[in-house]
Amino acid sequence: MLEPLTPATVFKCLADETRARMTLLITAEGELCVCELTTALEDSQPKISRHLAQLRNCGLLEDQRRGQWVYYRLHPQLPEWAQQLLQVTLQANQTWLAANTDKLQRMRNRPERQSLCG
Amino acid sequence: MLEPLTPATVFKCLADETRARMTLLITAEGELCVCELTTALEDSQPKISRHLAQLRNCGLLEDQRRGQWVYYRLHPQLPEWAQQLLQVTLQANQTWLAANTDKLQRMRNRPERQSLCG
DNA sequence: ACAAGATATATGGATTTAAATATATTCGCC
DNA sequence: GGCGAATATATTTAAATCCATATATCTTGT
Repeated sequence: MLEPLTPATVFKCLADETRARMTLLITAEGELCVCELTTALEDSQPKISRHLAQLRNCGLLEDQRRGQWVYYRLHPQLPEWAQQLLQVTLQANQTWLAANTDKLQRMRNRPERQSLCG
Repeated sequence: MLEPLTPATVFKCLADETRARMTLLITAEGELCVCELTTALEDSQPKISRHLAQLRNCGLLEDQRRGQWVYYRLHPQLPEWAQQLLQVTLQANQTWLAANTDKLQRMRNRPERQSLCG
């Protein structure tokens, strides 16, 4: 989290189709690993990784390695207003995200995980 | 409004400090003319105009000429979620905008207007 | 009513700066 | 060694900025 999380910073982070889709997908799903995002967005792994790094550096996302997989979720210290912003955007744009959520659902060999309880 | 108002489009529009500040100021004030924005942001008139044009072309703002002045306000057909997004961001970032609202308040020879009733 | 000057805003074109993408390579864990 | 993920570098593409100029409106004087 290099610069403070001003409105302009947050908007810049989300001002790219790949990053906007990924962040909203993660907002919807709680957490996703890189391979799931790569599948859901049908994009190259390096491209997905680079955009994830940007979202992580901004302070929007947090990563966590579990075995071979790295999971991304919204940063726990993400300010309330930014969370609301994502929720509002997500709720109103489900159809825009539909193609991605579909691919995620249809994905084979999706890494398992126990439900998030803390 | 060339392309549809997707999340990525909206975020792109706001992904610049000048445009973010202007849009939030307008959200707060209802409407502002170019000279007021130029004063509030202490930026060159061409720069302000450029960014306003971009916000207008995206469909975020609408302009209206009244005499010598051109007033900008949120576009009346702006989707509900985008309005909420701006409101949430505005409420939580008043201090970030404070320098601009101050300069606006202290501005001399500010064009008069009757209150917005319809 | 008309020309001249002043103020407000928009745009054109050139330049600089930053961001996105692709390919290849490296790192980390099983 | 094999798979998932991150990074390096080079290249392309797009966006921001500056300065000059154009348009539109209002005002004043005749």
